[in-house]
Amino acid sequence: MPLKRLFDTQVKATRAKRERRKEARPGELLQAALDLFVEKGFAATRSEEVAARAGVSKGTLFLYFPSKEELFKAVVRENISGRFSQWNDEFVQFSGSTADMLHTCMDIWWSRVGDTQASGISKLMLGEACNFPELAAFYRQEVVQPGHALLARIVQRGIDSGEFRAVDASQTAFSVVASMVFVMMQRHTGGVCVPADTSFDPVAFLHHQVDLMVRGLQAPPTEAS
Amino acid sequence: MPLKRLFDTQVKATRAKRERRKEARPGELLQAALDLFVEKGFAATRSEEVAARAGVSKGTLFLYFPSKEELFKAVVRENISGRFSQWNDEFVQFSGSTADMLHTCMDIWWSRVGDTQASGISKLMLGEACNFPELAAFYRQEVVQPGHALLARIVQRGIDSGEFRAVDASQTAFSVVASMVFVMMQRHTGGVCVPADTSFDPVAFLHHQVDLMVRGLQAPPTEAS
Amino acid sequence: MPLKRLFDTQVKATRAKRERRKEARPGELLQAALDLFVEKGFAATRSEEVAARAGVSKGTLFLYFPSKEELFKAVVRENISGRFSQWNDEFVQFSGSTADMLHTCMDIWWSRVGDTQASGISKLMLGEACNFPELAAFYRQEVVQPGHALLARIVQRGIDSGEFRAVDASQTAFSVVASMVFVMMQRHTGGVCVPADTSFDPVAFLHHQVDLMVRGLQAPPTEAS
Amino acid sequence: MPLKRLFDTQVKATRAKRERRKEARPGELLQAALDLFVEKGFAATRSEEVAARAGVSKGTLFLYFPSKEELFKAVVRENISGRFSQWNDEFVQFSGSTADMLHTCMDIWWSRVGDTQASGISKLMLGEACNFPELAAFYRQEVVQPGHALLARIVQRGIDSGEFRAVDASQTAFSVVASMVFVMMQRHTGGVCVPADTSFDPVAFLHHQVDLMVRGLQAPPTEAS
DNA sequence: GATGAATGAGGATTCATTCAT
DNA sequence: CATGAATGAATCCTCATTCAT
Repeated sequence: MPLKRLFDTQVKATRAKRERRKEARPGELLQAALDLFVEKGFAATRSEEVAARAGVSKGTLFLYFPSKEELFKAVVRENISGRFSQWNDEFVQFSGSTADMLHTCMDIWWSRVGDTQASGISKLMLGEACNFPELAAFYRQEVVQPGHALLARIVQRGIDSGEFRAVDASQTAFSVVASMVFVMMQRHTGGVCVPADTSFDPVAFLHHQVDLMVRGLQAPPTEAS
Repeated sequence: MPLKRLFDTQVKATRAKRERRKEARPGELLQAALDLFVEKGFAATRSEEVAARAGVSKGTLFLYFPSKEELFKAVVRENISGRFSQWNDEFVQFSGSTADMLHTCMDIWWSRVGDTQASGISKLMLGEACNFPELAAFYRQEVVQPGHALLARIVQRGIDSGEFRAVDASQTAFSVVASMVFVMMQRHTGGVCVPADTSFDPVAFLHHQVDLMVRGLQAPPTEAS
Repeated sequence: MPLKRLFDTQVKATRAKRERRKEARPGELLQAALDLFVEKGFAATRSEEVAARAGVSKGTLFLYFPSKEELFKAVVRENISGRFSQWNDEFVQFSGSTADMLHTCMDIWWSRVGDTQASGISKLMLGEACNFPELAAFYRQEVVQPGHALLARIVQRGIDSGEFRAVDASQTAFSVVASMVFVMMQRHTGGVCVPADTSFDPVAFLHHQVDLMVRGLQAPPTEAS
Repeated sequence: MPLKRLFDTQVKATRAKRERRKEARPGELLQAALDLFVEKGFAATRSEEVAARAGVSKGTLFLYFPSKEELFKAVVRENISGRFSQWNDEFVQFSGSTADMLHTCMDIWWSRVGDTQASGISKLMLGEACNFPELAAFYRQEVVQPGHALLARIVQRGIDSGEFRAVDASQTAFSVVASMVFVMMQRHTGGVCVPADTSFDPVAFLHHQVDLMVRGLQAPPTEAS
């Protein structure tokens, strides 16, 4: 094989590998950034660290994201995509009691969000909302709105079926959200939300909350019966 | 008027203006710091800004608070922890039902903390806890611990009086805290916690929450058995 | 006694006391400054500390000395005054051998300078000479010159009496000075001049030095004897 | 020339300039720091000045040295401690008399340290030791300890060979150090250690000192006994 | 004269961002 | 495209000095 061919081949191979990596780059960077932002917050995460964790150099990071702020936005956007439609479908088909549905809802949330880095993003979002208003708006629309709608729908189902009293479903949905927010905060602040000498089991808490809520919602025993 | 009196008065007058300012300084600085911390977060608030807003120079700030972290601690003490004992006292004397007590508790919290910049401090703390572990520990000890204890005590009172079922008082206290956290977050993130098209009335929410909780806690009717 | 008289008396008494103190002020400040400069060096000594140690307020210090630099100069000038003439006289009358004279010289230096804050001033002077050239010139003239002359005279006495070889008396005087400088440095630097695991006894060192020097200076045994 | 060779060469050429600069940086910075520390002292030298003199920006300095103190340590290592082992080796091989060895020692010290900015560092250290205890400890360990050990070894060699009386080698080593300290002080204080009207030749002084010392150390003639 | 509250220039250090290679 | 050396704006904190009282 002539030298030129060989060289060309090498170059191609090199380029091919590079391009494969190149396409993966943004994703690797976003993942690294996600990890670090969740772990240390926006301000405390250094650009260089993100690059290092993604296995590239500082300069490369800025090749893909024009600034740290844009990187942050990209991280949030990337990780906030709506898994709600899928989620919603699961609930549409649910056939048990609404009380069970709420417990199931918490379990699913915990396994898919709460116990995941995804909860870190939400916590981060809440922390930095003031500094990134457009991002906050985006989050509100993509996460908060559908989430709240889903929960309100569940509560409404309970009302419609006679399991629950006729309460304000939207207001009640916030009760569920509040529990989630509390758990996320607790998890991603090193436990500041709970006294140092008190243990906190998120799953137990979530079910305690649902239990309390369900009892509170259940229609009072009809006198006649 | 005897000469001595006159002399004394003059001395007092002479020192008065200065000292009045000196005594007012810490308060002015704390207020400025509170405003800015709540508005921009701890890390993003520059010491000099705090000084400027209090109408003094950079150096003066450090005359009263040895460091930015100590300033923050002082803000927390001034606005939150300092109020617990007084708060606690009010509840010790409370003579109504525990359900009423919880409603009152929310009202008081709302008027003294939630509807105040003090709630911004708590939100802030949650946002920056990871980056300032020492402050977090301080907050946990000075605010979270006594706050949680106070709420747990109220729940326990309900159990002891037979108003409530025998639940885990500590766990249940978190329900109340979660509501407060939710409200604080909503308030200090420009409303991200609630869908854009949905109105949110914090006071209504808090009472809705207490109402739900109280119903959920109330001992089931004993007659049937 | 009428009030006015009484008051006047008080005022006078107050004034008297004040004036007495006032006259003492510069001295007290200089003493405080001496202590601190010797202990911590020029840069590390804070003006306020000097004032505090002298029992006055920061402002008062600047009433007597226009700046920290001027204070330093005053301290050096104050503490460097020539005790050399007196010293010289003592030696003129000395009747023993020159070897003894050198040993005595060291003893006197040690008790009057080396073991005193006065040595701190010299050490300070050497450290800050570049930053205070005029002061250095003053020191050179008031301390170094007469000191060196005194020592050279002693060596010359030994030569003249035949105790010592005919060496360069001036050069040899530096040998003595070098020992003193070494001791001062060791004493006022926390011992940097000597390995950490080695003990250093200044007096023993000084006499060891003189002993070595004297032996080195002694005229070689005249062959004839 | 094969293509590969050519390509390699280009790559080398491409990186050459950058890397040459990068490799030169620490040296340039150390030189700048040495100059400035010697000229103005440690505390009075601003980091930015060092950078400026080395022709780089403030930030670059901290790219190579994590703090001003570490920079100082590096300067000491580069200019003093780093040279001891080499120095020591030279003496191990020395075959002449110990008297000659001491004279040689002074010559070497003078040419490598005394007549160099390295002596400025030592002088500096003595001036600032109190304020930077950590640096002082470092210097003591890295410079004073090995230096003193080296000198004591030389003296001991003379004793062992019968050239010198049986004196305390450690104590005697200080005699040599004292001479060096004196010379350094004289050199780096604008000459304060010597009267203004007296000339001072460091080399002559050093040899005068060694001469005196050697004579003082030489074993007394044994014939008489 | 004294006081001590207030000042603000100054200095070490960090880190997002740029750009020559 | 990728790199990583270089930059310099930004920020906390200190302390000599001033000046209203």
